[in-house]
Amino acid sequence: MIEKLLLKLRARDAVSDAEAAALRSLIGEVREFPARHTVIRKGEALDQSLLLLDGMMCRYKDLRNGRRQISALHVAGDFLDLHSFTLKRLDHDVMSLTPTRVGIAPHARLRQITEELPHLTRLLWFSTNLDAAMHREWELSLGQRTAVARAAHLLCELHLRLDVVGLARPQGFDLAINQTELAECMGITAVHMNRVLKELRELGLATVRNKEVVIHDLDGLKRLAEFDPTYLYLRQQPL
Amino acid sequence: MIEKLLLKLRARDAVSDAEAAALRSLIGEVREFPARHTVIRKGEALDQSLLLLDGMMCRYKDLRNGRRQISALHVAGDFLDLHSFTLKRLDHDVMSLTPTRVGIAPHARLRQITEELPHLTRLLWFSTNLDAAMHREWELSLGQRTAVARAAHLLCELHLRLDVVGLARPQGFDLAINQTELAECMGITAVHMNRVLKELRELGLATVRNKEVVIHDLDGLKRLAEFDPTYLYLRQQPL
DNA sequence: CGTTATATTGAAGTGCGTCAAAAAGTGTGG
DNA sequence: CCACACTTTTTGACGCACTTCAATATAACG
Repeated sequence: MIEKLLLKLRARDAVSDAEAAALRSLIGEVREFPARHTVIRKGEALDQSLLLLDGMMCRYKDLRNGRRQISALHVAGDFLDLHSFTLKRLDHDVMSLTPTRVGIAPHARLRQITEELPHLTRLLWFSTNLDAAMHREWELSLGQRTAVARAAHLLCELHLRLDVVGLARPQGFDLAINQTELAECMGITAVHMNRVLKELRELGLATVRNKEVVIHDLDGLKRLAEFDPTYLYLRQQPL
Repeated sequence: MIEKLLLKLRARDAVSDAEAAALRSLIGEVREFPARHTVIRKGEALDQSLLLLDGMMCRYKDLRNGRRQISALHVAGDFLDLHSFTLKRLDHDVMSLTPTRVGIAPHARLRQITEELPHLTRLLWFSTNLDAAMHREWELSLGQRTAVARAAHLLCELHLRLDVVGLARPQGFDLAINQTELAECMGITAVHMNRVLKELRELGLATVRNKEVVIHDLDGLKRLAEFDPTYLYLRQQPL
């Protein structure tokens, strides 16, 4: 159940058997959600955190004019809101993009971990800091990269993150989200997203299809994106 | 020395005397830096974190074309790189914007805190999560807000954050950074930043001068920015 | 009081947005 | 297996927010 979480953590630091056991016992209930279901609403009081077991989720904020910014994408093995353990409520919504399964981690048990397992505590803390590192890279994308480079960068990031948990192929990965949602990650309109994807295709770099990304030229993508995986803090880069 | 840090933390949660003492003893050396000095370079191994005591710093990433994105601004009372405690090295540079004083917190002592003071550990963890929350709000700004709204939002945020540590006036605050640096926070060029500030002035909302921000109409600024301070996680909103 | 950094303005260019419509894909029930 | 409704993708024409380049004005500073 927590295999993908372990893959993710062990790509960054050692996790002892005792710690793995603690993580296993951390998850109580498992729940399923359909695609496009709001799992956590901004502001509600929380006493548990969610571990994504399967599928893809996102976190987003929106403005009154209806424009929405996705601030993070999450894949299997990611905690969706580990930060809610210290924040108690979220400043954003959390929504499923595909059908998903999540494991529920009660804050009471997390608290126990902070009292008894300092190294594991630091690992969990690390994991929220990793989220922040990805936020920073997205800030760089949103503020300074062109839309095409931004798209290329997101594909590189997802490819690597999915690879860490065993969900990527050398030449691509499954991505069951539509162009509107991709556009909301990149701070552009769906129409422009479509043109950007067309350009990536015509450049011979990648094809983003219905529910799949096919990478034709990974090095070219990385070059266009100026992709530097340092911010993902992997011990040794996979792939 | 850690008074501003205590103000910041106590605006969010209770800090016991014992915890305050632990924080006090956390800071060993104090160092000073001139304006525009790179304090931490991306990638270097770190065994200490820095607490900003005075002045303003920023964290940034840049692209090969020279464009730079500031991903966070820091004021007195902020840890600049508490996240380096779990990350060991940073994915970005840290630079002073004004002359600054920083307190040095060795990771060894932080580690001791995680072994002995779980509540304080959670508070420090919270503090890095607060940074992430600000990153998310900036992602929203960069991706979806117009440049004017983005500027208005930054002014609202700084006004509130400075107020928490006693550095704001009802009608403004000191801000000793130039328009180029402001522009690097907002993902626009310095030329456009200048036009945006002109518009804020002409709208009667705020005047950003040399080293000072004068707020003429805080409510108007907040309305334009759609400023919702929830993401700053204050127990009760000051001001 | 000259020298350098910073702010300001103008004119022209471009990346992305907006509006609108058509094409292609997907799912459901008959 | 088709028919129909709905979602998603694709394309075109036009407009605007922001960029770029370049010059001037103003402030900061030794």
